This record gives sequence, structure tokens and C-alpha cells, in this order.
Amino acid sequence: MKQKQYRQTLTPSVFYILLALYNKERHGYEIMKQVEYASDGKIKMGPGTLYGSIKRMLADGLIEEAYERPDPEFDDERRKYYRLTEFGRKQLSMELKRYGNAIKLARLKNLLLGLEL
Amino acid sequence: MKQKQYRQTLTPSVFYILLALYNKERHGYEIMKQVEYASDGKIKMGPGTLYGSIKRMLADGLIEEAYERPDPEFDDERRKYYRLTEFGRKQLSMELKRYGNAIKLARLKNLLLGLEL
DNA sequence: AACAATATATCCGTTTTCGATATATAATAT
DNA sequence: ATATTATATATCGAAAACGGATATATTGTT
Repeated sequence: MKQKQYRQTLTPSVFYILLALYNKERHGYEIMKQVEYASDGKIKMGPGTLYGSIKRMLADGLIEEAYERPDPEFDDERRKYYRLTEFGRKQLSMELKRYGNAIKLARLKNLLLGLEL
Repeated sequence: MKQKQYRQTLTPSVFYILLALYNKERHGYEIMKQVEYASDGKIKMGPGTLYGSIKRMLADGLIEEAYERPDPEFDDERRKYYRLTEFGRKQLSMELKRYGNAIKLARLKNLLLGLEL
């Protein structure tokens, strides 16, 4: 049986949070800073968007909490760490592909437009 | 004075509509079909999203109506044609850049194998 | 003549966004 | 020592956006 897909597109917030978690576990505030850093400061996620999105993503199975704590010397017990699930990794990969195709298409159109003129 | 930016990110719908209008004027239904075609059928935009988005995008100055009608023989008078404004083109360009950077970042970490851009 | 596809549009419940607000701890500066 | 800033999580609620359902009418096809 063909199960129905999760969503047509990820929301931008979900996309950027998944991207921030692609290579390591991070806690909420760290995700916030990483998104800002990775976008050259262009995208600033407020706490409402961040923690609201995290809640939904946990419920949807895109991410899960990682209970392993780092060395207590570098830890802060207020933190909650999150990691991608396999499902979340898959969704991120699909979205990256979609945007990759969109970019390819834009380039192709640019070329064709140049030839037409 | 530094005017505040339009939005942090475009919504996926707005992004795909802008992309569909990147190289030619199109009417609503045509945009709908183009988005579906350009995404290999993966993204299906319903009329609620389409015409709601168009309305907002007109108000925001991302697109404008193109009143020039094509040859009456190939025309359908029900149609309304839209084109990108300079502002819309700029926003699309910025968003493409953001996603391009995100993809580069992901590829750097070997998440995406074999996606050529 | 009947039917499917084209074309635009609105309604409305659901979901998402995002600034404001709250609370508390850790780190830094005065 | 104390004040301030940065870190860290969380909720609230209005506004925005989404998307299926519905409506209406025309065009093209069987």
C-alpha cells in the first residue's frame, strides 16, 4: 500500500532547524544561533517560532530528544538536546533536492532567455 | 534611513509562484500547472493557496497584473496574466541564494551525495 | 448532449508565524 | 559584591498563511 506523504513542502523554519541538526545534536538556543550564523545573520528565529517548531517536529517524528549529556564541565543543565531522526533526515534530503531542482530550473531559464533575445 | 526588510524568508507557495513567473507572464491556472510540472508532480497547489497567495503578492508588490492580451485566437478572456515586478525578482533572487547556500553547506558535510548544481 | 478540463474566486477551519512576555541561571563587567 | 548582559527554555495570542471544499462559468472533447 502506498502511504500518503508527510507534507508537500517543509515550512522554512522546519527546514532551517533540520539543517542546523544535520551533523550534530544541538539544544534549542544553539539551533537559534546556528540558523542565524548559517544564513549570515539574515534569518533570525525568535523563541516563539523556535520552541513552537520544536514541539511540532517532535510530535511529527522529525527530531527526537537526545538524553545523553556532555561532560558536566561543559554542560548546562537547563539545556535540552535534539537530534534528527531517520525520517527527519529523509525529509530534509527531499527538500534540499526540491530546492536544488528549483535552482537548476532558474539557471536553465536564464540561459534560454538569453538565447531568445 | 534603513528601511526594514520585507520578510525573513518567502513562504514556499510564494517562492514557487515567483519561480513560475521567472521568465514569462502566466495566468493563475497556468501557474498552478507550472508549479506541478516543475516539481515533477510533487507539489500540487490548490486554488485556495494559489489565489490567496496571488492576492497577497499583488498587495505586497511582488507581482503585478499584465493587461496586454495575447492574440485573441489563443486567448481565453477569463484569464488574468501576472508578471514579476523588479521587487519580486529581487526577492526571488535572494531566496534562491539562501537555498543555494543551504545546499552548499549540506553538500559540504556530505549529506547530499550526487546532486550536481 | 454529456462530460471533463479549464479558469477564477471565496469561505473557513486549521496550522504556522513571531513578537511579547515570563522565568531563571550563567557569565561578565563595574 | 553587585549589576548587567547573555544564555536557555517556555507560553500566549494576534495575525498571517495554508489548503480543502465549494461555487460558477466557459471551453474542449467524446
